[in-house]
Amino acid sequence: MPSTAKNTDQELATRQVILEAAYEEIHVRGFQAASLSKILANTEVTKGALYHYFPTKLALGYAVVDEILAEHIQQQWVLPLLETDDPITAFTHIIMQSGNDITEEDIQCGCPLNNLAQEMAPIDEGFRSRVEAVYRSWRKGIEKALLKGQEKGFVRKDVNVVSVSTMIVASLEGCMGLAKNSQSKKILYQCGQSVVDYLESLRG
Amino acid sequence: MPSTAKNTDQELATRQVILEAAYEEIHVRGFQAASLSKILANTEVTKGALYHYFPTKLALGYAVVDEILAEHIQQQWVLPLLETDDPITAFTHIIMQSGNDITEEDIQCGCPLNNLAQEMAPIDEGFRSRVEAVYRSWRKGIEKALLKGQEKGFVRKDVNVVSVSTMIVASLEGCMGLAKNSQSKKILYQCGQSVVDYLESLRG
DNA sequence: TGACATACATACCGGTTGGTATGTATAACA
DNA sequence: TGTTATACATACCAACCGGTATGTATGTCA
Repeated sequence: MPSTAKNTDQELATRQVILEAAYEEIHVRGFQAASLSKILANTEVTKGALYHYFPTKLALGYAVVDEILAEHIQQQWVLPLLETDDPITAFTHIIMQSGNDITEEDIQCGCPLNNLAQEMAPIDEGFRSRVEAVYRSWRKGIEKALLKGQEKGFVRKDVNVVSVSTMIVASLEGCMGLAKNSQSKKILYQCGQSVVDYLESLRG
Repeated sequence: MPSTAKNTDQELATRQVILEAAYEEIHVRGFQAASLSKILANTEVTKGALYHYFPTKLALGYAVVDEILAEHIQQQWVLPLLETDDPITAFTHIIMQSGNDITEEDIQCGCPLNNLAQEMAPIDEGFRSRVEAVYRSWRKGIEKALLKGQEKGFVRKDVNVVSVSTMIVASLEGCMGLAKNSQSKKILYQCGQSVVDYLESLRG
């Protein structure tokens, strides 16, 4: 990306349009199958503009992870947890809220973070490390919330917060993955309920 | 596939060579990024032979699911469960055995079934339904084993075997997915231990 | 032995891809 | 006002893809 002291609103807006169109195309098709031509066809932007802001397709993909996915996970799954002393109740709320908000299309496309992890981790280290950073901050956020919950007496003291945080993220991603292939909200709810039950079993 | 009354060993062998090379390439690259030329380059087989046995790339992919993945899940994850009255102990053995057998390469490539589910479900119904069939038989196998376990008194009677079976598959796939992106056996074990703990919580 | 189907092998093709070379309109600045 | 950098736009390209057309060696059967 070229950077001058003054980036006007218009310039940043163009970059953002490209980024969000790329995010959506990657969400549906995956990174490798996402075609730059199709991304551009969904916008009013041309290839010249794209390569002005992003040197390669790979750089565009990295920016989607760093700027869109990281932000999304933080906003939806981490910050709400850190605002309370009772992480289990808060987590249950987040899960049920997400279940209400989610559309059939979202289910069909799955979790964009998990999609990129499964597709790109074995073949591109840049993607892998960026996705890993997002996962790590997600897990660290849960750990922090669980620890605070233990201090305040809302979570059992014998719970290993590190293992459990990993397990929670794994089962959420696993749920979304199964629901995606089933194209079924029912499976998502069924599985989400089991995660909620699991969380309840940690209550102190 | 052309079918005559007599398929010689050699003919079936050629088909099998193609199928297994395709499986491996798809395991690493994903289906869409798997190149037929590269698959063939890993064998002594030519494109003529490939298109003799499989009409399209898609048909080859379907055959990988139907003939390799379905068989693998059944052998490794279902049949051992059905040979015992105590599914929780059996499941724990399977998980720990899989953890021992798995190589770093396997971790990097992830679960081939989950890979195809996440990549292809949104864009090809043929893949989706075939993968779904494998998942369904997997879940049904666990359900059956849990029910038997309830009858014999090894599993709590209040356990909803349908929800729990889905949750087990989801967390196993989620574990593998996280470990794949971390490229870390440690994460796999950590997460697998949490699944084992979860299973223990169901004991009657 | 001749006719035919099978089981490949080789050469080639149109379409799509990521990427680039070149042109241009506009704003900043000296 | 002239110069220069930015922010695009357009046209084009080599590489690779899945798929096909054609050729051939071999085994089966009447």
